[in-house]
Amino acid sequence: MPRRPAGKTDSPPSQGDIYEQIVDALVDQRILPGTRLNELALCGVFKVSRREMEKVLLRLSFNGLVTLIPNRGAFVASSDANEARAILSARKTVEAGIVEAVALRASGADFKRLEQNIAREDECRHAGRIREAIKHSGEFHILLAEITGNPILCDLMKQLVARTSLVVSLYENPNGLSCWHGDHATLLKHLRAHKARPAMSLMQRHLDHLEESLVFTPQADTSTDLRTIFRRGER
Amino acid sequence: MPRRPAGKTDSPPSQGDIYEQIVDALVDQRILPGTRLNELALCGVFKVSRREMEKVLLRLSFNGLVTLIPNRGAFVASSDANEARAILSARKTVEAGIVEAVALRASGADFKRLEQNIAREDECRHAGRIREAIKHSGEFHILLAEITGNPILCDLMKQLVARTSLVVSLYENPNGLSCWHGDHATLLKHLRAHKARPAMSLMQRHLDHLEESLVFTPQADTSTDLRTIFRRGER
DNA sequence: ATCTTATAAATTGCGCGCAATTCCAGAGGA
DNA sequence: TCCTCTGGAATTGCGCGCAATTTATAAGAT
Repeated sequence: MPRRPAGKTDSPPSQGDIYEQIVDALVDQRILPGTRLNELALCGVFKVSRREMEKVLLRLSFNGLVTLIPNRGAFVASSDANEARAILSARKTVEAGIVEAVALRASGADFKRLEQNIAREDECRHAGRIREAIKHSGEFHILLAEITGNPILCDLMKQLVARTSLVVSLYENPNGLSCWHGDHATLLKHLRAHKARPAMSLMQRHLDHLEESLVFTPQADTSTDLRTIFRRGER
Repeated sequence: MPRRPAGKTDSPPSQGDIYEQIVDALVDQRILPGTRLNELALCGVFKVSRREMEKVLLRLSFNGLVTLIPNRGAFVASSDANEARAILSARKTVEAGIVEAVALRASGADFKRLEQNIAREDECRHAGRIREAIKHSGEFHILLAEITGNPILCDLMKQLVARTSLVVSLYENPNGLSCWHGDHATLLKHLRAHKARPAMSLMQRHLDHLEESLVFTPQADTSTDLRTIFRRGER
């Protein structure tokens, strides 16, 4: 009876669902680094027990998205400059390989998916919905990982993209030029032509630009209400 | 046999210590895939509470080293052929990048560490302590990740090496030639000469050989549990 | 003997609630 | 106004122990 797998009812969500919802909130920058994640509040939001929420928070902390401080609770990870650079550096290392694999083995359907993603991102950007555009921009990189057909790389990229989001919201340049708009499209062109080497170096530059656009002078921001972020059934 | 650096002998080990000890046991192949990890037994061994052990098992499962089956407990992950290939494939992708970085940026002290590792492995192998040799062989790859100076890549490689150990103990060819002995030494030579490209392709071949040495025909199963083979009792 | 069925033991999942710690507001003092 | 102290509220850490489920064991049937 309590089985309702695909339903949109507000039945208690599974552990994985909660994890993904929180990750989504992180990549959408609806929760900023340093935000305290009150356990009971989250339990109330997702209608689960403390124990279950604890597991989710543990998983988030294992993946570097949340920092657990003894007796103080869970906080959205706010990386220092070193860690931020390590995240970007890891992406350069991993994504070069991913791009190479995609350039060598991608099919027409894969290109179509990438194309659609780029279209959606442009659409959002032109409509001024920048946050949505950023989200699609991140999904582009996850798409590349998916196209390799390797679920391990896929999970890894989801993690790295999420951490990148946190880093960006911490250190992004307020006068953000975000000038690397066309990179995804250019990359897709190279992939279509199976030009692995140019695609790889473009990805490298792409991430270099992202890193260069950051200014490692932290700014403070803490005000966040969890209940307004996760819009669920009220009262 | 210092299990813990400068610590009280039998003081309750921390979460991370337990995690690493179990991972060590996995890479040493002292625990085989499919083995059931009895929670209370582990609590007794490590002198910790069930709750703490639960966290360790959760972390192991998040990292793909252990499978948690509801109401049945924790089992050392036994990958199927697909997952095994995904692990090796992920390693090819990641380690190519790592090797490139090392070739470009490694110093003399780094080369010394690699050299010592190779020496230790050879020593063990010639002394017939093959298990120890295998362990050092895995550590070589982790060393490479450490030399990049990127802790994220380092953790990732620890995880991938551990999963590889599980895969190897599942699918290794009984007539194991393990013929790729000299690869590490040759790789080091390339790294010393800053020859990134040859080093990368050698690493690729190295992992290809490892994969080819595996036999994915369901042999005498180490899976202690028949139910995981014949999918009965689901739902 | 082998396969079922029944019963007991073992094990896991998890809510409850307390102790320890931290957070916070408000009083008092400089 | 700005610290410092302080007592109570809020929050986290975690042991305890029961209920649900599975596993092991023994008895019975064919």
